[in-house]
Amino acid sequence: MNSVQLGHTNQPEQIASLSQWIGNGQSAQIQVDRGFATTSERALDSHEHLYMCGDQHTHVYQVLEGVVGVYQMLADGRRQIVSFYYPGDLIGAVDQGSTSQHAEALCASRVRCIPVKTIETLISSQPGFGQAMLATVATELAETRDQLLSLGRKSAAEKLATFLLRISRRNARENQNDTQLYLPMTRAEIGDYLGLTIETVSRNMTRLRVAGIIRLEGKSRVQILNLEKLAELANGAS
Amino acid sequence: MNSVQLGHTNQPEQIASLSQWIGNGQSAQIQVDRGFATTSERALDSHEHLYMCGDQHTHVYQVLEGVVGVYQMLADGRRQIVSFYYPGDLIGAVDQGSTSQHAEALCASRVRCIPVKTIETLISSQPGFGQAMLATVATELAETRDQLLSLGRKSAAEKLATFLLRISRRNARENQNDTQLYLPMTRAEIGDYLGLTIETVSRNMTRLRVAGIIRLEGKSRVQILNLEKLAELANGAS
DNA sequence: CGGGAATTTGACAATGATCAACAAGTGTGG
DNA sequence: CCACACTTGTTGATCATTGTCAAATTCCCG
Repeated sequence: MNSVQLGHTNQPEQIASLSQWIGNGQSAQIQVDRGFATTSERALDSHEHLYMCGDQHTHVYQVLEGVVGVYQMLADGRRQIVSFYYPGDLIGAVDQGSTSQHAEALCASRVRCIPVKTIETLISSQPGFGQAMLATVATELAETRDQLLSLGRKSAAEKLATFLLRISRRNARENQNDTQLYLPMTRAEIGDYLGLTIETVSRNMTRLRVAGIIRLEGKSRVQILNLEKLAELANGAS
Repeated sequence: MNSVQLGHTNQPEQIASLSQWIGNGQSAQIQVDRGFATTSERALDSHEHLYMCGDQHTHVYQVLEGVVGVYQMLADGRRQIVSFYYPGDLIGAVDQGSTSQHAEALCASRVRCIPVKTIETLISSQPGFGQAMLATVATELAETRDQLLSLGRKSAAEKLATFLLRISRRNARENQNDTQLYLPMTRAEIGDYLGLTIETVSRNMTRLRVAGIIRLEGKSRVQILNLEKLAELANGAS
């Protein structure tokens, strides 16, 4: 099980994953040199911020429970969510100095806080750790590039299908049910992730439901009925 | 001078830059351990591919001359250019296994080819090299996230202004003229970068010209007449 | 069960895409 | 060096997708 590996669309990981060092969320300690560094844990209410734009980058966070969204804003309030982080994911692995993003819990969440100092120590003391970090960031970059393709060139329906498929694949990677999706974020947040309005997200959700591709179970649960068709849609098979 | 540093929008670099190891394009050698590894050079015609989707990731490339575009495609031909690489920039620093992108010279270009083997050696032998790589990738991720905001939430005019401003800032960073921009790529390529059509790019270019913000000098040169106004536009001051 | 927030649905408007024609560069061969 | 062909860019007219505004509905939680 690969708790910190983000969705890499094309190839399996080839380097030992970060979880080898920082664990997968069970322990409150990280192995550093031959000792351990203690990390703290923090609970976040729904919509509580983990950090804000301009904050000093003092910690790296590992999501233990819930979902955290990282976003950027324009002066007039328009918002772009850059990434959703699920349990196991590492937030802020590579930021330097002060951050230009905001990070907000999208539902009640828990994170482990790892001081950047500890990360730096690990990088210089554990030979493979830096490479694992590099691999993690590489994966994050690959995901972000995929998202660029979605935002720049896909229709609303395709964007939504791509989004659902991404969650599904993530579940598969984590050995969870890949047809039963948990979406604790609101429609507005999905919209801010896909560059759409609430209404467009809602309409296309309905369209997928009517087409028999998904079933909506409450507001934050989606069951995929036809994964194949969803994948076709996501990649532009009209 | 910081030849491999990509555009970081917010803070100055804090770690020694990669150019310390791989140079800034003058030398054909890279310092490895106490010796040197030879790198090869490759000339590319306009629109020649450096690599294609599915190719094994054998080299990292440093642009020496020209501009290289990295892009992804959908089955039906829609294209999203993920990044433009100018002289000094490093391409494919973090890809693993086989790439899911294409890289194409947008004008006659020259690149230096560094075997991944050499990169790996550098990472394990030179203490700071891995961190410099991490910083490079972090910068690239930050740029890609900015582009997400553009694609997801900005209007066509704002996207174009943001794009021009990015080139301008890059020039400033490289100690070049920040009001005299060289855009060797076609309108179609700018469109594929911004998620717009040729026509929309052209129309908004005209609009900027009519508003007295830029002057067009031929097809691949733009002079910025009002940098301040351009910056306002880029960030949504209607 | 009730109240408030989130979502869905509908009508209409606007931004950007598409289709089409034209203009301006660019390169080539006579 | 010029003429012609071809590619690239510009401009115009129309259309479609998605955004905006408004109302109704559903969901959730106490």
